[in-house]
Amino acid sequence: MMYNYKQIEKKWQKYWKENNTYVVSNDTCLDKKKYYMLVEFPYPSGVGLHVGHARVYTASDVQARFKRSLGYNVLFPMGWDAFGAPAEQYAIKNHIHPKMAVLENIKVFKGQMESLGLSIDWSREFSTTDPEYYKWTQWQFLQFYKAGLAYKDEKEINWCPKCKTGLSNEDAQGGVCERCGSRTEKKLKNQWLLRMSNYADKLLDGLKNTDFLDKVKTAQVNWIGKSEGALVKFHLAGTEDDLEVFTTRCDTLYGVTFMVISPEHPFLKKYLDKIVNRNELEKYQKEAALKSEIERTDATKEKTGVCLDGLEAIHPLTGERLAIWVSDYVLSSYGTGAIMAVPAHDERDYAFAKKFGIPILPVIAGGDVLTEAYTGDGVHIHSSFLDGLDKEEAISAMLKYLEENHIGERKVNYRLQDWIFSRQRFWGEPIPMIHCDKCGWVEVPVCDLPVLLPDVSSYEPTDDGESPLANITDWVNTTCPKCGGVAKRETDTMPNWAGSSWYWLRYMDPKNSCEFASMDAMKYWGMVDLYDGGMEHATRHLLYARFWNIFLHEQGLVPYSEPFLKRISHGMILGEGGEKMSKSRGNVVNPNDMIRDYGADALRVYEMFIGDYTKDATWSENGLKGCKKFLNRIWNLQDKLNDCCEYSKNLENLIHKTIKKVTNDIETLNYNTAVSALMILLNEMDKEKEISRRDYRTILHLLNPFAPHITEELNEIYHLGDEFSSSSWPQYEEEKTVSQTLKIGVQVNGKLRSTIEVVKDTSKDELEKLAISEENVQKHIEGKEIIKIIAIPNRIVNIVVK
RNA sequence: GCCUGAGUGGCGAAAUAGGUAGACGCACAGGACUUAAAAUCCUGCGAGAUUCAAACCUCGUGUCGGUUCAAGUCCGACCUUAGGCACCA
Repeated sequence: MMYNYKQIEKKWQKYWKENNTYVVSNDTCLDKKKYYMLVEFPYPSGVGLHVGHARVYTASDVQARFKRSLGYNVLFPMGWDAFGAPAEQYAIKNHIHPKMAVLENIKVFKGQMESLGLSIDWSREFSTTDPEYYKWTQWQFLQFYKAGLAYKDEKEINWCPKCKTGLSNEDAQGGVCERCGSRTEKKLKNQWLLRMSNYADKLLDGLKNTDFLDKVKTAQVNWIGKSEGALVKFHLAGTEDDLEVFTTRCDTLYGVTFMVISPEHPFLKKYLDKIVNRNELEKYQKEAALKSEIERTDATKEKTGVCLDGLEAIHPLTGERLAIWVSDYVLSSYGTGAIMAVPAHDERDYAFAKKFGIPILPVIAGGDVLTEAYTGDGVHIHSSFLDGLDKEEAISAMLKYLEENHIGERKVNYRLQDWIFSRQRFWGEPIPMIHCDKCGWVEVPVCDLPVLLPDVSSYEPTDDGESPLANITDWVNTTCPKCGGVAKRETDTMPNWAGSSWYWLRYMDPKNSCEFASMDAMKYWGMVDLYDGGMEHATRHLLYARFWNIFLHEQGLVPYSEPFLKRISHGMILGEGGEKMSKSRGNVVNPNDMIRDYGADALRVYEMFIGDYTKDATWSENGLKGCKKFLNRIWNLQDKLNDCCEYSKNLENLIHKTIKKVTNDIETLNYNTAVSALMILLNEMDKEKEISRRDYRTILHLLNPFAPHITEELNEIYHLGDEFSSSSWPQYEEEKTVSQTLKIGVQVNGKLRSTIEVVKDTSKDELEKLAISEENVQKHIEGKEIIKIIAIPNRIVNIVVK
């Protein structure tokens, strides 16, 4: 008999909704421990969920159902991250307001999630585009501003010519727009920034208090890019200024033969009148500005540069005059935008010196400087007081000397930069600031929050690099909250990452209209226990969110510094051909179709069975069919049901084993082996003529987190016990997980020659006797000398012969 | 170039502490049921040699070496591959 999955799944989904089965309270009086299961909320695009999303939400749901069954008060919420370019583009294309586009898309997404049977507490749902939500995003921005961490600055930013907006460094990795793939340009623009670089060390230190996957931690550490070294001052001849450089190898100071500064270095403007070859310089600067980030950072391309005529630096130790070169291999965004060049021991400096015929002076013994830059670590030479010292000794001796003589100081440098927080888009949170000619930048008073987006019909990006909001004069023109004079609103909006930088806090107290979340609620739910998301967010969302939370904690606004205890990242689902699923490839599998043809339970079981959850997996509809078959067999097991309320003798041992295995596997996210353990148990039950009510109840319970509908249905039909959604997880007895008899292998010289069946804990001596008496073993030891016998009870026997 | 992982049948994958490699599933083949197909059930399924058939034997977890009674697992070198960082001073 086939089971009617369509009707059963609909029935239980309706039942859960009507009974608020998965609505959770912040009740601190409950005698339950809390568990916060968070999964990255989706961006509700026009295309709906695909089976990759379904895998992630199912895994989180399995975890939530499991933890609930273990007695935890589980927070498993869902919301929508709906600001940003895709919604805006979708709206422009379909000639509707982004607000409406978002509503439409959310409806589709939510419907899909509901048909998967997820145990989400929908009473806590919100979208980052809800004014009641972004009011608090704006409020939090003002806290950054008050703390001096939000500032407006003329900055060279990453500009996407296609999207017509500025991007953060994180969104323009490798000089490519994350959204559309265009090459980004450098553009000087007045931007809002958040001082994230001040938090570099805190972001590094905080990792110690988390249990993130190693590769996630490494990605963050690399992105922050801490390097320890020294700041060294080279006097600029004939001026009051010093040219400052950052170096990690101040021990090679005696090897410096020239200086290099970036084409954007401020001294070039300041001392332009001193520079004789001005025309040559300006030509070079123009060329550099036109180059894309990719071209500029291509390490394989030949070095270019201009030697300044009229400006020289003075070596702080030797007093020698050093030529200053301008070259785009020095980046204005890292360190001081200037370097001391040590061609003998740095590949790049070497290549540059070679090309322009600059002297190369070795200061570390051991390399052949004529053929290549020396990178080994011999002792120092030609270096005065450093001669004979090794790298570590020389660095500390030089640091001491620099500091004592005020030539330089220890300095830690970071790759991490301030967060470019302005976007020239319509569909984002307006930055709640007002500019008044008299008072300067003035905050929007809290009572006027949220600053709402205007309801207009045209919100397409402008060509001049200004936000679309700038054209809406009614909205822009306002009065200064301070002096009451005429003033203008900030027209830039926040990046998409703003709304996702605190959303997990809002779930704790989503209806609060006085605060973003009450301290009590935040204390109750604490840190997110398990946060599941994609690897693509390891350096962006995860860094922004941690920065935001650390800041709020410093302001006394949240109880914990780190927001997430454990971060895991799931793999993708690839199309049947092993390629990434995409609309253009036409290999996207829609979960709706799979649910229609096989049922939500089958889809869920298959998604969990497909392979290691943290790795990519290739979709196979045949695999899904196999899981459907498994559920059919679970359904048909009812025909074997007897009246007995204890475990069947033949199955008891395996049942205890399976409870243990499934429990541990869900805990450690090894969902695929948990499912296989259930398949093994089913196979054994199927071999029996009858199974007991307890046998059935237990396998159904273990399967419930994976296939909640069919299991609740069977449990109800046969009155096997309470609903699984309110039952405690089955217990196993350790001693009953061990078999009384077992088969162990017998090897001769490490090769398997036979197996013997013995009772558990058979002694060493007995094992040896049994092993030797095996016929095939005899054949292999006949006429040979037994050197020794290794017999390990319950494991193996190995006979070593010569 | 540097930093992480990962390489196991035709395929997706298993293998707590070194202890019977390939569990579980898919695909495939043979059989049962059926007028037939689908569904379902049963059997087989790493490669090779041998055999009527089987037992048995040899080889086998990316490559080469090592440690050990015993290596997918530990150690060393290398190859391939995925991801992160990268003219970062």
